[in-house]
Amino acid sequence: MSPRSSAQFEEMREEKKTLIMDAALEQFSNVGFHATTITRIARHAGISKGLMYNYFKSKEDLLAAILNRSFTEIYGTFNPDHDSKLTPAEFELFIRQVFSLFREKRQFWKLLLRIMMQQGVYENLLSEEKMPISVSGTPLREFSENMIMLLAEYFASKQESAGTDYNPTTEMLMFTNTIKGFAMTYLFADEHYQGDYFEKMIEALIKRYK
Amino acid sequence: MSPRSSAQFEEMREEKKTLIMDAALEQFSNVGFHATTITRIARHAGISKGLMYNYFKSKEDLLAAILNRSFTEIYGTFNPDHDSKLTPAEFELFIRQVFSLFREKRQFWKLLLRIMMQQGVYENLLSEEKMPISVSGTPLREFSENMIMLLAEYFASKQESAGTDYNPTTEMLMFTNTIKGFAMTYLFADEHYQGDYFEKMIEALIKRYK
DNA sequence: TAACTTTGACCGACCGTTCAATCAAAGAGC
DNA sequence: GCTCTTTGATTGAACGGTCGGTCAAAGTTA
Repeated sequence: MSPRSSAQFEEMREEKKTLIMDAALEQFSNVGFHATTITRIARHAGISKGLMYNYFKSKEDLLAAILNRSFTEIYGTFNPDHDSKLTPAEFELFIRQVFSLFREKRQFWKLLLRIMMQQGVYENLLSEEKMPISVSGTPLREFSENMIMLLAEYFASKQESAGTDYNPTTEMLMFTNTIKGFAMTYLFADEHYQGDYFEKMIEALIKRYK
Repeated sequence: MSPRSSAQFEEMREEKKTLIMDAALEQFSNVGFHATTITRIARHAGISKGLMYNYFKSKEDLLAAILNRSFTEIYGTFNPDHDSKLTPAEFELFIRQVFSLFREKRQFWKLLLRIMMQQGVYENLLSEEKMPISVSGTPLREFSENMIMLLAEYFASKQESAGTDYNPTTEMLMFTNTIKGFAMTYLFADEHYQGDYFEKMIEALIKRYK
C-alpha cells in the first residue's frame, strides 16, 4: 500500500466511477447497451476513452456495476420489516413506493426493461456468482421472491371478503400486469403521461386492487 | 425488363424474400436487431451472405420489409367495418383477437416491443414516407388512431351505467396497460404463462372491462 | 452462348480494448 | 522556498476483430 491510497484517494476514485456510471447509464438507457460506444460514454463523462478502463475492467463490467448500484439503492428503499402479512395500508404504501421509483430511477428502469428482453442476458448478469447483490444481508433473488410471496398472500387474504368467483392468482396477474404496462408506457413514451395521469393511475390502482 | 421477369419469376422472387424475412424475423426477435449479423441471417435462411443483398438493399431495408409485412397481416385481421360505435360483443371479440395475435405473431410482437423502446427508431422507421403501410387504403397511423378513438368512445359510453366516480380515461388506461403488461410478460417470459393462465387472463379482462 | 443467380473472398469502417507516452501534483532532500 | 524525484491519473494512437456491404467469378438455366 502506497501512502497515496488513503481513504481520501479511495473516495476520489469512487466519485470518478460514479461520474462514469452516470454518463453510461444515461446512454445505455436511451440508446441501448450494444449501440452505446465507449467513445460516446467517455465524451459524455468528459474523460478520454482509455481512462474508462482504469475504473472498469470492460464494458460489461461497467454495466454490472451500474445494475449493482441501482439494485442496492432501489431495494434499500423498501422496508424489509415485512416478515408478517401485508396490511391494506402497507399494500397502498407499496404501490406508492413503486411509482415513486419509476419517477426517480427512470433511467435504470428503462435499462432494466431492455435487458430483461434479451434472452439469457438477465440470468447471466444477475447470477449470484457474477454479481452478488444483497439487501440487508438477503440475496437479491430471495428478496424478490419474498416480495412476490407477500403479494400473493395479500391477494389470497382478500378472498374472504370477495365474491365466489374471485381468483387470487388471476387478480394478482391483473395487478402486476397493469403496473408493468404502465411502466412500459411511462418509461418509453412519457408524452402520454404528462399532466396528472401519473397520479390518476396510482389512485386507480389503489382503489381497484387494495 | 428482361423476359425472365415474368409473373412466375416474380413469384419465385417473392418466395425467396419470404424465406429470408422469416429467418431474419426469428433472429431479430430473439437476439435483437443490432446483435443479429447478416451472416447469421443468411446461414439460417440457407443462403449466402451476398445473396441477401440481391433481395434487400440493406439490413435496415430488410427490417422495414418485415415490419411492413407484419403490420399488413395484423391489421388485416381486424375487421375495418367499425365505423360506428363498438358494441360490448365487438369489444369482447377485439380482446380475443388481440390475444390470438400475441400467440400467432409472437416473434413480430417481440421485435416490435424492442424497437419501440429505441428512441427515435420507431418514428423514423414507420414514417409514412419511408414505409407507406396502408390497410384497405387507410394509412397505418390513421388506422391506429381510429382504433384508439373507438376504444375511447366505448369506455366513455360505459359512464352511464357506472358509478359517479367512474373516469373513462383512467379506465381505458388501466385496460390498455393491463394488456401491455401481459404482452411483455407473455412474450419475454413465457414460462409463467404455461397452462391456462393465457385463457384466464382473457376471461378476466373481458369480465372486468367489457 | 447468353442471361441470370449465387457465392464467398474482400473492403473500409468501426468496435472494444491496450499501452507507451505525457503531465500535474505531491514528497523528499536541502 | 526551491529543485528534483516519484506517482498514478490521463491521453489517444494503434491493434485485433467483426461488422455491413461489394463484386468478380463460378454456377445454373434456357
